[in-house]
Amino acid sequence: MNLIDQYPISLTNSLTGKKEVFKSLVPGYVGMYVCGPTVYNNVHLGNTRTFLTFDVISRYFRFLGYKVRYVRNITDVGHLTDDGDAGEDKIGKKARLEQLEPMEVVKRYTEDFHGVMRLFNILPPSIEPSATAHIIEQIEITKKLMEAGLAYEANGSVYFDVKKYNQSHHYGILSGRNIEELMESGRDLDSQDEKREKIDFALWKKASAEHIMRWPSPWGDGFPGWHIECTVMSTKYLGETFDIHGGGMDLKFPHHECEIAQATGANGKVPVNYWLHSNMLTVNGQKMSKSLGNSFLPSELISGSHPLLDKGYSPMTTRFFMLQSHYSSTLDFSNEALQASEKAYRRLSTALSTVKALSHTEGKVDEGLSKELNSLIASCYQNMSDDFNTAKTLAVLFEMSSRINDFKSGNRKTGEVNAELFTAFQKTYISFMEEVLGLQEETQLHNNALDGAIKVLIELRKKARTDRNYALSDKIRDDLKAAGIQLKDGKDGEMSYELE
RNA sequence: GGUUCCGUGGCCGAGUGGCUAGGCUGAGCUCUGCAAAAGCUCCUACAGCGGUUCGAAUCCGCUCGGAACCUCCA
Repeated sequence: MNLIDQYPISLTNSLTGKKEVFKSLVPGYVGMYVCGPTVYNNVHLGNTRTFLTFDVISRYFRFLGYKVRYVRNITDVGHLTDDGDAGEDKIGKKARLEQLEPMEVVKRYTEDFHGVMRLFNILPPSIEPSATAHIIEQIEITKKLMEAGLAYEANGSVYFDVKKYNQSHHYGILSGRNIEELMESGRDLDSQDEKREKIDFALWKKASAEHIMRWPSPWGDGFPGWHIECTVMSTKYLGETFDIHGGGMDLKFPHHECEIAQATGANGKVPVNYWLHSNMLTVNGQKMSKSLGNSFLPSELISGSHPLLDKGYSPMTTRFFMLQSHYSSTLDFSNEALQASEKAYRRLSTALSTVKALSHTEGKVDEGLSKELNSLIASCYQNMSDDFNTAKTLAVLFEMSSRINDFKSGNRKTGEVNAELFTAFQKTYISFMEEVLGLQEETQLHNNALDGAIKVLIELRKKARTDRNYALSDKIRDDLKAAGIQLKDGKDGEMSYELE
């Protein structure tokens, strides 16, 4: 039996609000689209959480044996800072402020984004299409929607007719909103507005004279609307209906709602079977966002240079911290929580290097331990298959760490389980840590000269101990500790050290 | 105002009808010359008030408190 059938994945589908058993359109294959960043600024830690979530999800699908096509776009087209006509082109604005070409802005922040992804060990998607490379397709689908009577032109711009769409479909199916309420609440249509209803949204916008990013179209020079790029790129690379669409919770409405309307209107098919939304990273209970001024850049987190931070935290500590909560819950950021994560993660990381070094020797098999290890192995899969519950999976890995430490210290002998089970246990721990959760051992800054010097001191201390000169041996240990080096005496008289 | 979600032990966080995760902190024990590390044990909670049920942190209602979305946002 293969892993896909052995551990069927259930996931919370935002479209139905229920946990459902995942069934892919084509057996063994998964098509997943995730809304990527708008590259006019550095990505912050909150953004990173979303990409981490879908990184782990795609990793787990692959781990079970699915062939995954993971598409994550780059939004580089220069949408407006405001949805109305008053807004300014984000990328154009940044370009003016920094005196750069818009594509220099795009390049700079795309590079920054990729750097952050590498830092947190977030794997690249299979395809990373950019909106500016799909202008023709965006114009084509806009034409198609006009032909279908679901879009109208007004003064060089084209808008999606939500009311019309709602006559034959359900606008609001994803976010649970109803069209009447939407038309009543919110901002009023101002007199300048060309839209028939304020809930209508732009498929194509006419470019004002000073707008830098612009392309020719049947309606004159302009640029595509915010939502259409995702519809175009997901359809192009994954088909008119695909398995999973993901993104941050804050994109659910209106962005994803509009995507559903456009795609359904244009292709006559439900575009997505499962919608997944990852929740927000909060700071003191409030959403981390640029506008609130409570966002940190990953670089500020690592160096500890942000005023809200007591000290710096490593990328893997941060990754671990985020995986300790479920992706569908908000996660509150605090120094205390990060400090706890730092210690906890060190424990896992140490067990990881320990388990790699363990080997099996035959002995008398213990039924109780065998049963426990078998059950721990199965739990890893079961917890990940249960809506990608990384928090529960980590809890299992901690229990496995205790057993690993037992083997290392000799509390339990590896021979208490048979060789096959021992290897499975080893492989499960290593692969869930590294492949599924993407947690790597953090390589300490090993420096050959330093390592050599410490070894010399260790030899001196060994000599002092055999001479029962504990005053000297303790001094060596204490002084090294003060310098940030912790010596650990092993059972067999060997010593190891750890940099703090 | 509308829509939706949340409120778990000293702290962070899983859990969504019975079997009461895990981590961090604190206390104790074992090992150790002493430490560190490790192993074991303990401190055991579900905002409040009602209701449903043999049984509720988990379902329903109300109250209080917090958040997200309704405007760009991961």
